[in-house]
Amino acid sequence: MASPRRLTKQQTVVAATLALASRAVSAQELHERLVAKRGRIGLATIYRALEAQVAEGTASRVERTGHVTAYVACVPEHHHHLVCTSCQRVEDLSEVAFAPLIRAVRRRHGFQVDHAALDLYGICQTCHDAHPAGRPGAPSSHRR
Amino acid sequence: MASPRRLTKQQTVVAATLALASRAVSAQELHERLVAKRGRIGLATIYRALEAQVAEGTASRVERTGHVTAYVACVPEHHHHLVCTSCQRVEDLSEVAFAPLIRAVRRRHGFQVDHAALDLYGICQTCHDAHPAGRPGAPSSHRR
DNA sequence: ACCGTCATTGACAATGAGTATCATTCTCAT
DNA sequence: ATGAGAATGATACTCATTGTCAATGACGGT
Repeated sequence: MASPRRLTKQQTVVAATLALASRAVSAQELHERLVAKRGRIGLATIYRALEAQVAEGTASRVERTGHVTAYVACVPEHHHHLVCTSCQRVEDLSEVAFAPLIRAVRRRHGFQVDHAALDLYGICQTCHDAHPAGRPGAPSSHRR
Repeated sequence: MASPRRLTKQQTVVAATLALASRAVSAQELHERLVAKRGRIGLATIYRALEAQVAEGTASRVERTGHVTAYVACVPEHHHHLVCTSCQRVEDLSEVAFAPLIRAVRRRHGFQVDHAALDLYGICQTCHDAHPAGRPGAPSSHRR
C-alpha cells in the first residue's frame, strides 16, 4: 500500500538543509538557498520533500498567523515547539510536559485529543537575558 | 491614535452571525450566508470585520493545516479551543487547565510564553458516544 | 434634525502561497 | 545492465486573502 519511497539527492539535500537551520524556515526560503547553493531545484520538489518529512515525523509545520508556513526538523517523538518570537529559534517541548493537559481535557470535557497544534510563542532564555529592560527584540510589527 | 471604530450594520451582522454559529466558520461561509440572508455584502468586508473582532478579542482564528482559516466567536478570556474533527464544533478550554503547562515550560526551559496557539483537535464527547465503533465521522477528505 | 468629515463599504483587480500536470530523469529491484 | 514507475522540474493554475478607490453612511458638532 505504501509507495516505495526513493532516496533521491533532492530529498536528502532538503532534509539536510532543514536540519542545519536551527530555526523554522519556509519552503520559499529553502528553495532560494538550495538554488543558490546547488542550482536547479523545483519549488514543487521542496514542498513535496517537506510534506514527506512531515508525514514521516522528521519535520513539523509551524504556522503563525500573518506568517508563511514554516518547517522545522525534529525528532519524531517531540511534536510540540517553543518558538521564540525574537530570534525565531525553535526548541522542542517534551511530550511529558504536555500529557497532564491532555488528561485534564479528557477528564473535564470528555474530549479525546487526537492531534494538537501546540506551538508556544514567546521569549527564549537567551533573548530574555540579552534584553534586560523591556523590549524583547526587533519591533517586528507584523501586518501582512 | 486609535481609529474611532464605527458601529455599522455590517460589523454587527457579521458578529451576530459568527456568534450564532456554534462551530468554526470560514470567511467564505459567512459571506455566503450573509449574502443569502440579506444580500449585498462584500467579501472584503467580512474579512475586515473578522480581523477587527480578532483584534478586539471577541473572535479567534482557528487554523488547521489543509483547511481554510476559520473563525469562532469567543469571550476574551478564553483563547484556547477544543475543535472536534468530526462535527467541527468548538469548545472553549479554560485558561486554568493550561496554566500548569506554561509554568512547567518556564521552569524547565526558561522560556517565557507570550502567546499560545493552542487548538486541540479530537473527538468530542457527543461524537464519541454517537460512534461507538471506530470511524469518528465523515471522511472529510480535504485537500489544499 | 441637518451637515460635513472621514471611516467604512463593496466591486474588482491584484497578490502570492501552494498544487496539479506532464514530459523527462533517475532509483532500485530484478 | 535493464525496465517499471517514482521523483523531478518547469509551468500553468487555483483560490484564499489583501489592495484600491469611488461611493456610502455613521456620528460629532451645530
